[in-house]
Amino acid sequence: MTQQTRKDEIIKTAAKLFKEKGYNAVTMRDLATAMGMKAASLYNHIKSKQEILKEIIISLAEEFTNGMDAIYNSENSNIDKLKQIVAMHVNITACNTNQMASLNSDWMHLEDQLDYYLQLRNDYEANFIKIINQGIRASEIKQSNPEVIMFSMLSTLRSLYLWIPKKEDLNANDLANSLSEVLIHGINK
Amino acid sequence: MTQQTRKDEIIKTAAKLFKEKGYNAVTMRDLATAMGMKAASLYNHIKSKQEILKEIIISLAEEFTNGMDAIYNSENSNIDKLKQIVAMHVNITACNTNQMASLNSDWMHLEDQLDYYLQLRNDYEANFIKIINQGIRASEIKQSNPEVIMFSMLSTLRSLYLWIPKKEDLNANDLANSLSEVLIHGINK
DNA sequence: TCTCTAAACTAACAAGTGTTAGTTGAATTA
DNA sequence: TAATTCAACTAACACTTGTTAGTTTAGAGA
Repeated sequence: MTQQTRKDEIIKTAAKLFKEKGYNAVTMRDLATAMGMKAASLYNHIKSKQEILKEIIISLAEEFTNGMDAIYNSENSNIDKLKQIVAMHVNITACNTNQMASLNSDWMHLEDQLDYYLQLRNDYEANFIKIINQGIRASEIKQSNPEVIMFSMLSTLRSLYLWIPKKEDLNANDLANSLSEVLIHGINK
Repeated sequence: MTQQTRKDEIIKTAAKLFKEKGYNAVTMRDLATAMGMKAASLYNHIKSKQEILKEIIISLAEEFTNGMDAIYNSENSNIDKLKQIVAMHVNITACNTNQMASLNSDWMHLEDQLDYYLQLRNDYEANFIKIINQGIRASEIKQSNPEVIMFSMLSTLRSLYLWIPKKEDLNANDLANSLSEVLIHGINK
């Protein structure tokens, strides 16, 4: 139990450093200093640097996968499903800004788990685009390139981690709502 | 002249490698192998690894700054200015996909030029948001949070480098148009 | 009190890092 | 032809990297 807590602290601290400089630019000595210990002591709690990255990225990716599955299989309109996806990204990102930076920028440094991660991401995007296609077929969504729509939404949602920390005044609900408004209804009068 | 060409080849090759693995994960020996030479030989053409990164990022950043200044000072409606910004991002990104990856992911590894880069980026965003605010005041753009609008557009535009290489069939004009449509008019019917 | 264990430490290693010095052969210029 | 320059090379450097081995210290449970 204490073990778990200490390990979690290390991972959390690592995520913060990874966000600032990227996985490869952060050394185990950097991480140790930030934890107030020596580099070798880290290995009482973690197996390797690589394991830290894996813990950060895979658990988050699985959270997104589970959320997407729930939304995909729900009974809402397709536009509402898209709104739920926006809300999910805002919520997960608000609670895990540092980890989201690794998910977005350092996934390519996964080794053993790289294929698994890519599979989760592909499945996620496949579900996303299916929702868009269903929305177009049901005339909820304009007849335009579904990939452009997904790309545009997903780019914005994946960049949230850069932006949420600067806007702590805005609460998650308000942000999700105005984001949905802009992404779905556009900006022009 | 030959010197210039060879140096440019190195920078171009470096950009490709940086895109795949990030600045810190690419060694001078990796770059040399990709160029078909030994690491030490690179230094006949470039001053340092850091110089390569600087050449890639700063020239691109200045291109965006110049483009933005021209658009900002033009006589079009604010909505049209936004469309021109979209087109500029598509065009610059289409010609520089690899370099754009460094601009987006490795700017924090700039050393001497970091402050200059950040200044260019801040100025760019300041002009962007001024256009949005003018558009709102002129009733061309919906009354909603200008920062949310900019964030959403800019996130999409900054991610283009990830997506354009996968869609070589789509020409730059068509892409700019459908992107403008989605970003400005939204996706719902 | 004695034992065990968690969690820190010091010291070190082998591999890899960016970079420099000095050299060589081919091409270009005088 | 002789001199110079270009652009590659080999060899090596000082330093940093992730990681391991073995040791120490403090607290918990018997």
